[in-house]
Amino acid sequence: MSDTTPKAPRASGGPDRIRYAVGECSLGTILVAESGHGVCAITMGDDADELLRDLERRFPHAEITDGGPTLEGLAEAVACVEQPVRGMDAALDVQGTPFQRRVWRALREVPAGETVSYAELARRIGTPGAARAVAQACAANPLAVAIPCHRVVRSDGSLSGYRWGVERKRTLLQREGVLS
DNA sequence: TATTCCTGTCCTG
DNA sequence: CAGGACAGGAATA
Repeated sequence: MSDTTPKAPRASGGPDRIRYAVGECSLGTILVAESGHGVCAITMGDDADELLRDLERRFPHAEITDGGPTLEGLAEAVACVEQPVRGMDAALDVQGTPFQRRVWRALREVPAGETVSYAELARRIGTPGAARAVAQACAANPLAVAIPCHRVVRSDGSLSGYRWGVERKRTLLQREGVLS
């Protein structure tokens, strides 16, 4: 472990074995990965190959295999995409810096149908003025729908960006009744 | 309204 | 260890 991971942000102490499953949902292809302690990644994209490559990039030193109990998490994640009001019940294995965890924890407190600005979220976690840092933490969110980073918008109401595409962000918010 | 500066955290060389 | 990049925001003209 002496070598630095080429493109592995915050992978210290990462899980050794990861199982994943790929499925289709109304937003495109979805991938759910699970470690020994819970779901560790939910990503969305256009094709399975892209998602798998993203997963390997995120956990370079993990032994990644497909199939297994991940199928349950996959079904739940898909249901969560189709009806965001329901939320994830599965155990989550969240990895990140203390600051990122604070952001993501506060994000899970945001109910469906509501949005928060980056500034207000920063204020909630006790670091007012760190709106930009909050945005960066949201961008690093590995659990697409379980941690509702799509409910964070600008102070003026614009959608800003989304790691998996602004269009998906807009669609999710529309389903929650936030947008027309 | 458009421009400019400031901010906190993380990644890269 | 230092510099740069950002899914923002507030101040300024």
